[in-house]
Amino acid sequence: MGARETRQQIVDAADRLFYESGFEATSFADIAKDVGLSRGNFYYHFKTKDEILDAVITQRMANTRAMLEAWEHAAASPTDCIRNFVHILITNRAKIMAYGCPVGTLCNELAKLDHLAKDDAAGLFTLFRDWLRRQFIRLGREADADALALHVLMGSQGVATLATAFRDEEFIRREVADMEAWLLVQCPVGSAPNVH
Amino acid sequence: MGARETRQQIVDAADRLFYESGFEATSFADIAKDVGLSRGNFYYHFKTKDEILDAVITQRMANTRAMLEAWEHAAASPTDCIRNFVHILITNRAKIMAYGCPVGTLCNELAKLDHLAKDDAAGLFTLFRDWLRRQFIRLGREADADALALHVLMGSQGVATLATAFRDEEFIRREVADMEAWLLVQCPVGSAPNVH
DNA sequence: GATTTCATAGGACACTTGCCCTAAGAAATA
DNA sequence: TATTTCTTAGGGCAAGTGTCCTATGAAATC
Repeated sequence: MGARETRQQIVDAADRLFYESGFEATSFADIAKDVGLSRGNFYYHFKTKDEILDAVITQRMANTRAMLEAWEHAAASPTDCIRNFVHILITNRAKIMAYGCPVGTLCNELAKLDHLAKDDAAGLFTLFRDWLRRQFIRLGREADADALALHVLMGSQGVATLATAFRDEEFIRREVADMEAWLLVQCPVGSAPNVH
Repeated sequence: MGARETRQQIVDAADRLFYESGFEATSFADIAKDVGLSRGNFYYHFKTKDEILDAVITQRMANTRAMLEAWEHAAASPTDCIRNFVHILITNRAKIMAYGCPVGTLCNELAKLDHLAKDDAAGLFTLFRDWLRRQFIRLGREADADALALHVLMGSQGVATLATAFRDEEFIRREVADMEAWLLVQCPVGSAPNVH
């Protein structure tokens, strides 16, 4: 097999394991076993665990960017864009109830470890933040677009954390509906939003 | 020194280290060194790491219960009670920006580890949830008191997670002010709340 | 066909992990 | 004072950690 494919397999496995078991609790051996590699071969691709973490974060950045761009090109309105974002909570409810939000939990863990990459992980949040802000600007909320973006992000994080603790699907649906209602109040349909 | 004092020192140190570094990343040796004990002596007080975790959670439960009861007895109105809760975010902003919410991050970590005690940790959330619900009932919102309680809890978790990622104190203050405004809208001052 | 590069295997490293045992000093009790 | 109980120290365990090395087939290049 080519080096690129093997490397990709490693990153994919690490991505999944870091999410499901946490970064600290996932060992080199766990990833190697998952991919079916010897430790020696593993070392050929990644010298340290931090290198894998960097690769995972880089990949998540690229995937997130692609997803957000796709939404922006596909969705009719900025409101639909934001709705799409909020709906991840329902789409991914099973994984969220089991492992929490991939971004939030990683940031939390790296903050506790005081890991060098903690700001890189927070960059994933920045990606969402900037994208959400852009949607609110398109809706004519230039003045407080960033605050609104953070507010939406905050809601998603709160829902994710409590959903994990209580494993309550009904709660997720209720809060998502709440956020959708809030969204319409922020930018009423008929109130001439300043769409670019 | 008496066994009780030593045990208490261990639990206190573990509590702090679990919060600041995480459960998985904190070793027996870390706690022992912090208290100044040999590993052998340590083993006399706690046989396993899970036993320490149980003790830490039990202590946090007791402390939380005491704090909430004190608030309830001291605060003039249920609205002030809920305000007190929300204000933890500001009071503890430095620690939250560094390590996140003690309850939320522990629940997240234990969920990923699929640890036996994950539901015990979630019990800390239940404590807040029930207490908040009681406040909303006192405010005459029997019908949706639990939903409102979860909503407040959700806000606090969202703020904590983002505050850790962005380390933005201004964001915390803004969202806390937002929650206070929301609180007044839920139960307007002059609207004859059904206080028991 | 010979030679170099690529990809892999597997062993070994120094260290740490949670866990367990025994021995001995301190303190209380008889 | 003698005896028992409480508390501590420290060594040692097997397993696992991240990291590193060398050896060996495969593949590509000359």
